[in-house]
Amino acid sequence: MADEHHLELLWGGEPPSGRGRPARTTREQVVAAGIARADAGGLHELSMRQVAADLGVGVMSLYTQVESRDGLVVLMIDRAFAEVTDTLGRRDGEPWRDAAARQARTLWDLYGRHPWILDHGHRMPMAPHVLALEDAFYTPFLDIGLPASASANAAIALRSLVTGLARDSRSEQDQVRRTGVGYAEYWSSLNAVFWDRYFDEERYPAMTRLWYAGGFAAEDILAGEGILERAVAAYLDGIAVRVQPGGTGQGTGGA
Amino acid sequence: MADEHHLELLWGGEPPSGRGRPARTTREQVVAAGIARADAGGLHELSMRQVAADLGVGVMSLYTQVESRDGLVVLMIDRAFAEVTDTLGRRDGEPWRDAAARQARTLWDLYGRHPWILDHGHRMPMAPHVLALEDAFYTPFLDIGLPASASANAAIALRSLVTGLARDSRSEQDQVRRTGVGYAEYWSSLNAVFWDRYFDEERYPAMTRLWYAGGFAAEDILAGEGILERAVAAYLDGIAVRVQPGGTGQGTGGA
DNA sequence: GATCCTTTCGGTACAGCGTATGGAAAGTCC
DNA sequence: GGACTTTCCATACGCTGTACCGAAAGGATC
Repeated sequence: MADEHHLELLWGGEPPSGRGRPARTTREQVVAAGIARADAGGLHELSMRQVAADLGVGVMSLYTQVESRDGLVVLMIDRAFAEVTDTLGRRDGEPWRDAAARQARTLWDLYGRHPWILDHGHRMPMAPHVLALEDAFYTPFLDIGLPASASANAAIALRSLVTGLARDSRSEQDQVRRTGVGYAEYWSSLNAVFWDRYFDEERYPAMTRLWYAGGFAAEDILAGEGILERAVAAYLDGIAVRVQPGGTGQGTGGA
Repeated sequence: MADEHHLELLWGGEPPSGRGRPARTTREQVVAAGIARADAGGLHELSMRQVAADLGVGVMSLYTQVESRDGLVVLMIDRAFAEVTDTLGRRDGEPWRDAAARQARTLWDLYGRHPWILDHGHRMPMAPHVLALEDAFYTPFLDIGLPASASANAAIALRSLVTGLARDSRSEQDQVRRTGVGYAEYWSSLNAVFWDRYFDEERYPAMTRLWYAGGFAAEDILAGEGILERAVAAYLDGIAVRVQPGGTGQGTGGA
């Protein structure tokens, strides 16, 4: 009923069995080739034919390793998340806020290295290393004694905040990278033509105020990473307010 | 250099000129048909041939109205955002936090009605009614005297938070709707099979704690809208902390 | 009314996609 | 040396977006 999650593919670790014609290619190689393609040109330039060509292999041979294109993408995501699995855990003596902020930053950087993850249409797959990251995100909030459902909510929201911000900012950098135009150049020229050809200052008063106050300067918004740190800090402040007044821990309830 | 933004399509209001063979179809009709298709089956079931068939029109005739499939999607997004343009503005006497929270909730509901917006690969288009929403999001933060770049950051982060949360939660509801299985049923069966076939409690200690504490009960996480309100409230608390201590307004600087 | 001009219509065609099918090939095991 | 098992991959099918271009349908002009 629900095997669009590729659970067997992700979790079933069947050994190769030894018999029969040996495969010219391992699953890891296929996944790595897919990641290379996606890193270079985004998810929509990842075609089975291209990956097969990169590996010097027939197209249909890939399907002995990955079951479908969607399955390949899911495996690629798992592989990408594996890059950070070991660095996520909360360290000895690390304050919970530092841990949460560091994890957020780690995820942000991961999206920076593999922006195509953000183009994945569905929810993040239930993959081993994706779960590892989610588990790490829950930890700081559980440790400060937030109730279970509040911890879950807080962690999910933090993750969504990072993901949403990454989508908003990275996608433009992608566009820049594809067209080869420099970021400042691209941004200013686009804004210039847009601003004095179409923009109606009376229709968008807030943006107009921001524009003249310099709030849209490229280095303030997307180019710098400041937006992530600021947003995460604000969100964690909100969580801190919620946990401090009640004491150190207000009855987690649960193992 | 940059006409993948469809600026002409979105902002250029050329009148139909009168002469020549009259069109059998208006742009609004095409966009409406596209929205109907996408509402029913998601963006990946939106094909030009389908839309044309729905309108009883040849496929290529659509291209006199929309320039490309991507242009159609962009117009559909603009049209969807137009649904809420009039309800966004801050009301008389409305506290800034209420305004921001209401706007966030409005966007959330919009995503609920048209989940396919979240499947759009690129950044939100520079469309009239999308800008209207962005403008509204900036307003509360500007009004409390946050500096220009901080206002921009805060509004973008709030928007990204809503978008990220919507993507995380809605996509699963989508899946449920497509397969026709009830939500609770689907979730519990998936979790049951996953939990006791693959899950390793030692590998994911935080999730294990949450699981046994009931933090993953469906009604607490995705099904309820509580997660949005909680996350937005926490984030706005963080912003409030940031503006209160400095006084009522700490020198916006700008028009 | 006939002609020209402008615009839209839409059939055909093409390149690309994911992948089902199934015979050939290449190993291990008895 | 069969028998068996597994992989390889050429071919084919249906689907996609859309370039091309002659045909059609209206207004404008004579």
